[in-house]
Amino acid sequence: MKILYHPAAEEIQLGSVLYALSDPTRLCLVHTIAKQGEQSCSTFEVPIAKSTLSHHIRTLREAGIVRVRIQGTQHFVSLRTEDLEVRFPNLLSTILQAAQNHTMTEEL
Amino acid sequence: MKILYHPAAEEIQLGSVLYALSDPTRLCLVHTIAKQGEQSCSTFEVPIAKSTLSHHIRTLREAGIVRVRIQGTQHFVSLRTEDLEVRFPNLLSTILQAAQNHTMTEEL
DNA sequence: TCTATTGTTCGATAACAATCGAACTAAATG
DNA sequence: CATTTAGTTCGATTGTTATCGAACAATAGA
Repeated sequence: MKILYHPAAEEIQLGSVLYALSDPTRLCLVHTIAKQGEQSCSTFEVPIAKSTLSHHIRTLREAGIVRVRIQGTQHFVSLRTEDLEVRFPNLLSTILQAAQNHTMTEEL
Repeated sequence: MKILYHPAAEEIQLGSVLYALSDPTRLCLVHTIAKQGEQSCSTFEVPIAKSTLSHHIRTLREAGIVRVRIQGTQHFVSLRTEDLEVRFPNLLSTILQAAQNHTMTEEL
């Protein structure tokens, strides 16, 4: 079984987090997870190839934004809310609030 | 005299803001302006060519993060704190707080 | 008017990123 | 064991970006 790399909470870099969330597709994924909780990759409703989705999930994981848990053939993705809160207080919630009010109501 | 494009407050895009701030050089510039207030481009102490600095300032300006005011031969750069606060409450301060505690004390 | 000063723009380069489809891997299930 | 399901990885393509130096533009000052 594959072991997936996750940065430790204290290794999470601000630049990587901001970069990961600057992509509309990834922000949409994060927004969806924030609303609906942990879910497997196959349940995301985004109009992209599965290899591209895999790439985006990986970017989010390596940035420290999501945790990926393997169960059978499925990969369950959840937000690292507490880790991010400790490292960068209010950052995630503030960005999600901003996304809620603007980005998500217009595009994607 | 050149007229510089600035997006209106309500046109500022979250993705563009996050992207602009994900670059370490640009985050450093914004952090400096936040600490020291408006200043001209020539006062930034960053180890890059002036054409590169010009490019970064432009990226920040077009993202809606800074306002550039021309006075003589100098370009004075300031944060669009209020505009950003209205559009994305707490976003800038939260990111700057995160940068203060981590990024800026380690690198650059 | 000549010369600094300040910054932009241009052209080139090198690195990186988003995207896709095809091939692959691993687990569950018939 | 064969098949389906769920994702990853690879190779290719296309586009973007960070960087530099050189040339340019505009203003201020001698």
